[in-house]
Amino acid sequence: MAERRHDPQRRDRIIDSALAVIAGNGVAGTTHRKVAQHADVPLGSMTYHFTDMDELLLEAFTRYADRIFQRYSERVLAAHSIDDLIGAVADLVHRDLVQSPEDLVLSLELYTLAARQPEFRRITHRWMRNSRSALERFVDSETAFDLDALIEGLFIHTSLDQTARPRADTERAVRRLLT
Amino acid sequence: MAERRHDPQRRDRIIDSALAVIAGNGVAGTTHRKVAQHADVPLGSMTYHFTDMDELLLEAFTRYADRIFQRYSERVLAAHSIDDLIGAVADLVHRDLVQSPEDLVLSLELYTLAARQPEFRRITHRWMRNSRSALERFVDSETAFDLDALIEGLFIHTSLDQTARPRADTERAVRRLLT
DNA sequence: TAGCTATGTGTACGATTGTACTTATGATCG
DNA sequence: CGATCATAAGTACAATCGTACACATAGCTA
Repeated sequence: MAERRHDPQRRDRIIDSALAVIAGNGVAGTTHRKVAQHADVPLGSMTYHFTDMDELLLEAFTRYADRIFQRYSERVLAAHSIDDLIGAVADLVHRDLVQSPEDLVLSLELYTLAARQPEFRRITHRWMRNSRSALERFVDSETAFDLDALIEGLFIHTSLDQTARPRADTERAVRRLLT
Repeated sequence: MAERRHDPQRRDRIIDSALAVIAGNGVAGTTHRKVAQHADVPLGSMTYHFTDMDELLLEAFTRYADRIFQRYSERVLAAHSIDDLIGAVADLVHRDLVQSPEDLVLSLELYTLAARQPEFRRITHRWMRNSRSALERFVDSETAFDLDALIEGLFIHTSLDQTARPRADTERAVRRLLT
């Protein structure tokens, strides 16, 4: 038998590896074996730390949503005026999101799961609620919903479209919505 | 051997069955056998009519995108004024899209594939281009991009959120964006 | 320190899958 | 009307998967 390792953060590493494998292969192409290999862990560890594939996916996407929201709220809460907010949104759409295509894949994979399974919808629920309440420091709750939706749509369409969308266009659109 | 059937539209039926199975089980849970069963067709027919699982998915989502765009453009092109357009968009978000949760699942599954595979991105490309050019009957192309993105975001967030979003809010948001 | 428990490791197994392949048959057209 | 070929049907097979399980060992606690 190979050398046994003391590895206290193994569970954490498996979760991060799961996100990496999902980003590369999609949920459909994610297997215990691929995640185990990426985490440099024997197959047996998978069933020890996670009873289910679903449990692994659930924890992975929970971590992902928290991570993305943190970046989101950092940008948004750093603003001190509506003009700042418009710039922050443009940063989100044109800098953060586009720079890492991984995030597009992972977000869409999560939405796809959420559309069919209530457990995952709880993750997106919390995510959306958090995002909106960050925006509500600047606008009323109805407008926060609209703005969050616009950011979502711009993110997806800008990422999928691939043709460089001018940042000024995004700023103009956000400004209009906030009027 | 069972009775042989003359079945000229079998290929078509398989494609529609694929969409039904995807809506119910996701792309990840879609197998040749499930699609064959739904289409009431022997397993052998799958590899005869489609060389690949990918070919089947590609044809299925191509059909789906065309179908959705047709409904979309019917709504949009029936409008004769900006006010009409605002109502048409509200219809899209609050009537068409929410009424069939299937469409949410299928759209997200398609986006998910498009995020990782260029073949599927060609489908979403064409879809978005078509949608925008319908909108360009009423607004300039930059605004068409924004509006299409807003519709997308509202569709996803309204569907996933589940809390009844007032139609008036959507109309107000669209009106702001078109100012 | 003794022993117990949490953690790590290797492997086996039944189920399911995509796909290929053989054979059969009916529609079509010269 | 007969031959040909596109289509239909059934089955086989290797690969891969999730999961279970038996066994080993290190760290903690009493």
